[in-house]
Amino acid sequence: MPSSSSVWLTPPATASPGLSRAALVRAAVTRLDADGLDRFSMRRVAADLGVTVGALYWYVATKDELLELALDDVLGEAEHAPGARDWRAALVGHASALRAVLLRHPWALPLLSRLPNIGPNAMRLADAALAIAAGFSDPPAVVAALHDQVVGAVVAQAGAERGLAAPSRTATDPAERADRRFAFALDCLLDGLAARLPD
Amino acid sequence: MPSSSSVWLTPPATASPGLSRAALVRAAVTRLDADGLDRFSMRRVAADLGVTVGALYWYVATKDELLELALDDVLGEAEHAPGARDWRAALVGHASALRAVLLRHPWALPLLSRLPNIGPNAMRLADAALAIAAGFSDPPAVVAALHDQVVGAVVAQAGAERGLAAPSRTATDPAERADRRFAFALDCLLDGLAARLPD
DNA sequence: ACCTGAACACCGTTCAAGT
DNA sequence: ACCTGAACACCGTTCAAGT
Repeated sequence: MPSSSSVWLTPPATASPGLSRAALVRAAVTRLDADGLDRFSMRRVAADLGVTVGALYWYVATKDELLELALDDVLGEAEHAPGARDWRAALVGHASALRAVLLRHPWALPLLSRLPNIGPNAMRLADAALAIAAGFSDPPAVVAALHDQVVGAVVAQAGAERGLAAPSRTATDPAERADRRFAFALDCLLDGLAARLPD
Repeated sequence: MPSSSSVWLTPPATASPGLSRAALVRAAVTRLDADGLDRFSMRRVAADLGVTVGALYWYVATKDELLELALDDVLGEAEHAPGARDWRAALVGHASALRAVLLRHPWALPLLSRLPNIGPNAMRLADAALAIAAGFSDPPAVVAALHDQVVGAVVAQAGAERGLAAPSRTATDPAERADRRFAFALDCLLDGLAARLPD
C-alpha cells in the first residue's frame, strides 16, 4: 500500500465486487504482455488479482481456455479498415492492422497454431476481410493468402529477434527491414491477386 | 521386458555404450511427433532412453536447447531442390518441401516464433533458396516472402484442425482445401515476383 | 454463488555423490 | 567422463470446506 492520505483516493487493490471473466482476461493479457507466454502461469495472474489459483477455475475451465480468450481479446484491437477506399488499399490496411496487433502481443503468435482461434473478434476480422475481397471469385482463398503472409512475416520477425540478428551485415534497423520486406511481399501478392480479378 | 527367448534376439533397452547428443535429439523428435509439444518433457524422454533426467543435462544445457536441436533436425528432412529447372519451379519445390516438413512435425511451428532457428540445416535451406533467387535484385526479400507464405499457411492449417473445422459448409477434405489454397497463394506471389525480375 | 486451503501429480534445473 | 538420487522451486487442476 502506498502512503496515500485517504482510502477514497486509491482504488481498491482488487476489482471491487469480486472477480469477473472480463477482469480475468484483462489481467491475463497484461501479464502476457509483460512476461511472455513461457512465464505466464495461473498462479501469477491469480496473485495479480489478489486471489487464490482455485478461484480462477470458477470463470475458466482451463489455462488453454484463458489463453484462447486472451488471444481473441487482443484480436479485437485490430480496427476495421474504413472501407471507403479501393479493395487494394483496404486489404493493405487490414493486413497492416493485423500485423501491428501480432507485433504488439508476440505471445499470441504461438497460440495461433495451437488453439482454435474462432472467437467473436477473430470472426469479425475475417468477415470484414471477406467483404473487402468480395469481388474475387474465391474470397476465402484471397483472405487466407493475405492472412498467411502476415502471420508468416511476424513469425519470422519474432524468431529473428531471438537469433541475435544472425549474420546481419547491413547496418539497417531490423524492424525497419522487416517493414520493408513485408511491404514488398504484400505488393507482390496483391499484384498477383489483381491479375486474377474478374471483369 | 517382453518374453523373448534370448538376449541376442532383442536389442538392448537403452542405446548400447551410453547416451549421445544425437541419440537424445532423435529420442526427442520421436516423442514430439508422438505426443506434441505440450506433453513433451525432459523426464519423459529420459524414461524413453532408460536414464535419469539429470543425465540429459550432460548433453544439453536446457530444455529449450534440446528443442532447438530437434527443430533443426527435422529441418534437415527438407531435401534440396534438384536445381535443374527454372527458378519458378525450383522455388515451388523448395516451398513445398518446407511445407511438408512443417506439416509432418506440427510441434516445430510454435518453436519458429520462440526459438532462434539458426542451426546448420536451417542455414543450408536458406542458402539453397537464396541461390535459386539469385536472379532477383533482393534475393533475401524474395526468399523471406516465400518462406512467410509457407509458415503462415501451415499455421492456419494447424489452427483450423483444432477449430472443429469451423463453419465448413463445403464437403471437401480440409487437407485438400489447404493444398489448393497454398498453391493459389504461391501462384499469386510468384506472379508478382516474376514481374519484378530484372532484364 | 463465489472463494480458500490444501492436496495431487506433475514439471525444469541443480548438484553432491558415486563409478 | 558420465550417470544417479535427491532435492528445490515451481507448475495445472481438483475439491472439500467455508461464507
